[in-house]
Amino acid sequence: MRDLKQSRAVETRKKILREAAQLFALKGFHDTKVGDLIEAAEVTSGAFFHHFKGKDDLACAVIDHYMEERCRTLDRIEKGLPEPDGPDPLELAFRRLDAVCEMVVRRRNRKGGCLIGNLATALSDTRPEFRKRLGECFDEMAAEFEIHLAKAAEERDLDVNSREIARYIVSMIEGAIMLSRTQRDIGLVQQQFQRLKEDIRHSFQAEVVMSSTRKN
Amino acid sequence: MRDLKQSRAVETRKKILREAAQLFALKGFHDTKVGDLIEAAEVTSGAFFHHFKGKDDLACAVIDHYMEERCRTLDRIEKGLPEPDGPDPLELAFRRLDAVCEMVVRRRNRKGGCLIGNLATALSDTRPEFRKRLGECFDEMAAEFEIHLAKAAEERDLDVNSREIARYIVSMIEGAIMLSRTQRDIGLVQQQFQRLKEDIRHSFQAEVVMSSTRKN
DNA sequence: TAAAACATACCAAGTATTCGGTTTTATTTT
DNA sequence: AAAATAAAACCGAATACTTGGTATGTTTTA
Repeated sequence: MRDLKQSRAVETRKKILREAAQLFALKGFHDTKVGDLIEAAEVTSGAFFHHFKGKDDLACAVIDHYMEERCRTLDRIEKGLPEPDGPDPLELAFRRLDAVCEMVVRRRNRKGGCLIGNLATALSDTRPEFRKRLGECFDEMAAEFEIHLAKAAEERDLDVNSREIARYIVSMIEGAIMLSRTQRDIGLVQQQFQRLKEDIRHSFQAEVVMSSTRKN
Repeated sequence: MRDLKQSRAVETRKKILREAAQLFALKGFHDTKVGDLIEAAEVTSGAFFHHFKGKDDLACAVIDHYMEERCRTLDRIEKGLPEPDGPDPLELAFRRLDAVCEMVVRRRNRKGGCLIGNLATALSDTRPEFRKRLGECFDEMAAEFEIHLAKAAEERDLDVNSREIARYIVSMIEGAIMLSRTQRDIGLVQQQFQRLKEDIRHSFQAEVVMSSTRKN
């Protein structure tokens, strides 16, 4: 019962959070007006301000809610992905990246970019509280890769900076999303993620004979 | 005379453009109010609306002005950089990236991110006119690398997609700037640009014995 | 001396938020 | 079970403030 029918309050709150995430991802923080939200979530301003102190408070809640949801979504997508070839932890990192790719591609049907990325560009240099939290979000994202990368490095007894590479991946994700929006070409994300994987694979190879494709 | 003392109109217009670029880079489009601009540029609203039809018109002008200025700045910085080791065009691409890095680092003293990146995240999915123009901006940036990359590929008779790699670079630049803002760590940009160069160098190497650093 | 550049006062629309009251839901009492 | 009570959820008009833009008059420049 509790699962089938949520209490009214929870439903309303969640609906606001969902619509807010959508709008923030689409139009960013400052261009998303409370009125837009109220309309999109089909609630009254009274209901809105009953659940949230204001726009800032909402944004905080949206970030938390999004990061949880994101994790669940990625895990779910990952499960549907083909099993990795071997036991190499590097493949697990790539699997995660594939999942991110899939998530981004799916979302693009509804337009909009990365919620965290949008908020980060809009608030990083003017709102310290948000900057801090958003930095943690990026760290969380990076950590998902870092675990696997560190393991891969250890297995290979390689001296690579796993944390740095993990952040490199996150930067690439955010940058690729940004460009794919202006170019209206979601294929760009897939392309660049593929390239990224190759680059990282190389970083984890030591003393190996490489061969690139030659013409003719 | 024309160079030493600009006419009042040109001065005012330029000042508005400068301050607008600064504010857009710092707070983004929607959080930069016309009032803020008027104050920052020390002009009256009359003067402002005499030179620009409105905020949108200003944004267009800012983009144009910024792209020109950016080019000049990069060229200037590049000249101050150490000469490339050899005649390899790949080094010219890296030189450009170093210049971008230097520019980004210098700007960070004044806080703020990439003007184009900020506008892109804020406007790409809601304002088609801007999306188009900003896409061109990214293309311009990529083109600066593509020229050299294409030449490097040709010299090596390599079958690499120079345009794709050029965009890859731009994505990385934008992503790194985004992350460095939330982490308040400009070193992140330098780190990631270095890594990027290594990765690209590798893409342009064929059948070469690679050796990574091993522990012990 | 006309046109461009600027200043000042002003306004209408938009916006976040408040607040007094109403309805729904949960809990306790009878 | 029914009634009473308390608490949470919700409504929406009103409010106080912001914001982009205009209208009109004055100064500067070619």
